[in-house]
Amino acid sequence: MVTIKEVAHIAGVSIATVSRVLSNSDYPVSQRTRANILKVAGEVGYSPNRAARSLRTERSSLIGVILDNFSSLWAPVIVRGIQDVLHKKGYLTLVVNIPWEEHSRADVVKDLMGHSVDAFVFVETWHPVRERLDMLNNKPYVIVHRLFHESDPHSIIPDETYNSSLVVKHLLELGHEKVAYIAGDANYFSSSQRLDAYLDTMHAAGFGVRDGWIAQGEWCIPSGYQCAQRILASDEMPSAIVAANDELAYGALLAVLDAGLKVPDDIAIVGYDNNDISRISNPTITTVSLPLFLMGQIAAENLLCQLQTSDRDYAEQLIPGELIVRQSCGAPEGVEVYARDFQRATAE
Amino acid sequence: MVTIKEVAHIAGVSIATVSRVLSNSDYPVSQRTRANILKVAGEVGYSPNRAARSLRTERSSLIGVILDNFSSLWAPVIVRGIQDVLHKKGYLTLVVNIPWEEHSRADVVKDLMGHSVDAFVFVETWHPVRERLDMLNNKPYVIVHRLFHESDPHSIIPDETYNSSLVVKHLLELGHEKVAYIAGDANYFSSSQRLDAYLDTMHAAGFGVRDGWIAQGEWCIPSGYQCAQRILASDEMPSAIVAANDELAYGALLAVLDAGLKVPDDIAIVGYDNNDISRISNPTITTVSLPLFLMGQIAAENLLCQLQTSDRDYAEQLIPGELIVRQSCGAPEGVEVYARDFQRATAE
DNA sequence: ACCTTATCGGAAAACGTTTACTGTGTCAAG
DNA sequence: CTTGACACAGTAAACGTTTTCCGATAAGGT
Repeated sequence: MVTIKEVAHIAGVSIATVSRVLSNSDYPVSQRTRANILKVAGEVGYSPNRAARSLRTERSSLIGVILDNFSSLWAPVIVRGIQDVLHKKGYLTLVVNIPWEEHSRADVVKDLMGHSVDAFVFVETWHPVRERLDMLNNKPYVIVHRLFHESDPHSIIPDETYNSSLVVKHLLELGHEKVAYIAGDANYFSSSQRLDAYLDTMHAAGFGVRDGWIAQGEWCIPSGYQCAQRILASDEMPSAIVAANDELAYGALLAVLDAGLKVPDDIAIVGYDNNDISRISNPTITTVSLPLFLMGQIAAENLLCQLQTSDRDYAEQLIPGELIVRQSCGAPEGVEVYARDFQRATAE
Repeated sequence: MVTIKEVAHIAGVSIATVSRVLSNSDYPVSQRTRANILKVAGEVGYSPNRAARSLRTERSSLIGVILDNFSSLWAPVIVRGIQDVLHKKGYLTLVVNIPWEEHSRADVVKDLMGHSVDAFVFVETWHPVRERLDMLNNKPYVIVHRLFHESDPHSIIPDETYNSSLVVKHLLELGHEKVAYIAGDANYFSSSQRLDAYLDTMHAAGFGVRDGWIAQGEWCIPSGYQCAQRILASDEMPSAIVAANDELAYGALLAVLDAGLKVPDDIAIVGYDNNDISRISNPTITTVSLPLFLMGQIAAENLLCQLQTSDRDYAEQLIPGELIVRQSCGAPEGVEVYARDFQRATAE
């Protein structure tokens, strides 16, 4: 590897000058020497030794990204959003996946500190423990998470309330008045947030909600199936079912079809998450897409901001989602071209 | 940050001794001092400065992972496999996603070289260009990829031929003799590999293949739909369709259902990839799962091996997949519990 | 002519490690 | 006893940067 020393030698200047030019400091260097150094550096293919630089400056151009569950559908998208912004600014990311159960969670932060990362991003389904946050000794950090239960000024989270009201309002606009709800796992704060948003929106519109119309589910397809069956068995059949996520919605869809009913003609169904399921099911399911990529980008921007200003006071940010209109509730469809129709259209 | 100096001071020894103990070199250090140093280091929470170490040793404990398309379903799984092995050995990964079109691909390698990564993993859909491989100046590297068209000794790739014959044999065992095939995009080497494997397996079993039974598709659902329609229109109807991937299989499934036929009763369908689609469709689709996590692990092991022995000669490795038996071809199902049945079972 | 100021460049210290080299002291073989 | 070998610990150089401090030159104001 070619060092700064060689560049200095060839250019006939001291290493100090080379450093000043190449790390574009604002130290005054004449145009001539600057141009010459740049030329030489380019010719010999000089690339600064990051370790040495890091040792000296205590900055590494490395950002630690700590994940809870890299296998989830969201995480990789968020990470790409983060990287999209950071790479352009010359930062690289150290992505570490630590399952929630593992004891070594604190060690990971320590490890990353050893690599002297400049900042941290936590992408987690649960709120990062205080203990770990304390180990950061004032380095910038941001938390991107879906299912928080404790507010933190450095958080970037989806606006569950807004999103949930989005789908309910959509149904109301389509003329539905009897809307049932399948809730997610009660342990999750987001479950109650979404449920509350549903209730509030219904009440605000002046519609009541029957007891039999609310079923407590568990985020998965089988649970959606069971919950829908219970709802279908209630005294008064609803005309629409809101599911707390797409898995539940898909389960509900299967139950409704198995009951000999038609979707959306007899019962409309909406989901939440914009999973692949909702895109592929038959009929496709209207849902809410979370702007995960954007959330990653915002997290990164936020971090860059903190890195520049050394101002660590950031307000929690709620990010709104977007309604994805598909076939499952009979509305005229959105811009997206759906697999099934597309096939039929092009197959002619 | 607490440095080696402080540890040495507190333990009452020289920094050399501390270094020897903490970087567990095989230099002789008495049990007493060793234990003492370890104790002190633990108490003060010492964690070595990687930049300094890296500067001195020219090793960084960092592995560069270069991705083609992080958004794909495979990439994150492979990455997790890689990390699973590497993290345990104290390595961290620098994951960089560079879309194929971008001009800065070569820069990425240079960038990572600047961070003095110890080795490279390329996770790519296309073969990494020679040019980039040359920039590695003899650092260990491994290529994990799906769709190669040029052999490389450092490659870890799925055994397309074996996998493809797996599904065909499965159908033959179930008594099918008239088996049609929907191929993937002809640009991909894997398309022809899979197609050839199908043809070979059929011929080896003594069964002929009609012209109308082979359709050239394009990896996506609509294409599967069209291809299946063409196959259904052939003079002699096949009793089974092999699709080159799950998207095509799903498209074919929809076409067959739309034609008023039953799956698997009238026509059996198999896919390839074990996508979410095949798990969720109705009926669920028998397919081949690629051991992506394992491939990542193998890649990492391979790398560790190279790092230790400085032996850079590694043979290309073909990794066999696994048949996932589901509903779409009428066989008794495998161990997996399928969403739909599970719902029915637990819904009682 | 002299002083002040701005502009530019260099010398050298420092960052925290690892490691080659240089002792010590102990112990066994001669 | 001497000699060599061995086990252990310390000294100091080196890795490639950045940056503080200082000096030199030139320009401008009196």
